[in-house]
Amino acid sequence: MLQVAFIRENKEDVIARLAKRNIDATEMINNAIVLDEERRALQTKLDSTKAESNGLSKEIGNLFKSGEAQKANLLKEKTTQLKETTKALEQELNDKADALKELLYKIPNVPNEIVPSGNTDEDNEEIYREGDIPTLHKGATPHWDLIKKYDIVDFELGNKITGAGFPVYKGKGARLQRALISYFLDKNTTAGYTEVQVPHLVNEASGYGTGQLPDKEGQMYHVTEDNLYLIPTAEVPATNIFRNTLLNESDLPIGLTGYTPCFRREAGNWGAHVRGLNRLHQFDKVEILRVEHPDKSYDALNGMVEHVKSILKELKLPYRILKLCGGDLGFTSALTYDFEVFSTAQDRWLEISSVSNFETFQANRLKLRFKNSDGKNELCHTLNGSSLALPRVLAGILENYQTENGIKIPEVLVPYTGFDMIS
RNA sequence: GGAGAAAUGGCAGAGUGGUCGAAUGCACUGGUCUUGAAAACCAGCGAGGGUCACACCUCCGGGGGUUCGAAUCCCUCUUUCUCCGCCA
Repeated sequence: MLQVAFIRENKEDVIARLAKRNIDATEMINNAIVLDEERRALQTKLDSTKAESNGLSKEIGNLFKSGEAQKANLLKEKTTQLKETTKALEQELNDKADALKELLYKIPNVPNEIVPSGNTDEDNEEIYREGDIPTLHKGATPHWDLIKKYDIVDFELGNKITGAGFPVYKGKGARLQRALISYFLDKNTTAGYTEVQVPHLVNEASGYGTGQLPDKEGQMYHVTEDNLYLIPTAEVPATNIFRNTLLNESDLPIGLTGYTPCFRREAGNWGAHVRGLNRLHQFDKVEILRVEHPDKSYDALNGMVEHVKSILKELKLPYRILKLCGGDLGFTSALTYDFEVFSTAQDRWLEISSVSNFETFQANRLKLRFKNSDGKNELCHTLNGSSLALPRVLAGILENYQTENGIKIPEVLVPYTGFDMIS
């Protein structure tokens, strides 16, 4: 959520930068400013009314104390009128504040200056590419055939137990999955991230805190009985660790990493290109998250990008990095880099990581602040990224490491799997 | 699930109808001292709104009520702790 004061002071700039998302925010921004002005006017009016009755109450107290009960009773009558005025103003003020908040919830984050304009993922800007695309042997196949051939992931079973998009990993498939999780967590903790295990269900306040609610309500599984949501990413519980928190400047930066399953309804997203492990309702992901001083968040973002690069380099997977264009940028993000691994047998790129700086957008909703050197409370910047999303890494490994004799295991993973070949 | 207790500033913890935005300690900031640091001492120090700045308003878990006046009394919800029951 953007801060009203920021909108008020940077109106033209905010509109101009939101235009990169291909939205004309002029009306929303103007409305927000007007609502805020009206809200403040009401507040002032209410304040002075209350000041008046506070003064009277004090006077009444003094009169009673000095035994002038009659005078006091006279003043009491005066307060009745004020009470009514107060009540009416309070109601008006609440309505106004709610309307403003509702509007602010609808305004996405302001893209960073360097975000390219564009409409769809086709307009994203490739900024980096690394790794050789392997020449596959004759008869090489996409991963959905490979998992069947080697019996390591079973969609039929998942169908039986739950439904489409909930696969069962078996044998070496399950072991490889676990190896990847351990390897990622080890890489992240070595890089200074503190490992956390967080709840897989979150309450409504947490959903609002990171921006999944009210915007992306339909994307999460909702347990209505208890009004809890299954997490679509560890970002939600992990970031909400810091909801309503005031940090010391010396506490920054904070880096966390955590593994969780992720649940996504993907309503309306089911169609082409979702074969095999490409898109699931439940998948595993290791996440990294940072809380940063505003001056350092973009350095931190670059650091996260370098970190993810180092993992992919070790896995020896061909990948590229995209800077997302305005049209493809997530609601809460100011700048996002997507990592895509090349799925050789499918001849297409698969997104495996998304690294974003949210600046103060989440922190404002979360009330995540730090006491700066002037003693003032200032909003932190939050960032997060995947390191990495499991199924597509798995798909990438299966397809790129396939040989006629089976699937080779990337060298760095062998200590974790205990085997170097799936055959 | 049953019985009881509790929820106060960044943290800990006093405060039971007006003079309480709230004692005290820790943390934090500035200063004295020191070559420097630590310790000690002195001073400052909750948050949000509002204002050019003051004034002023709000906030003692959430919501509602009583009262001229509520951290304090009442109702309700939530959470935590203790004891009992159940249980991975």
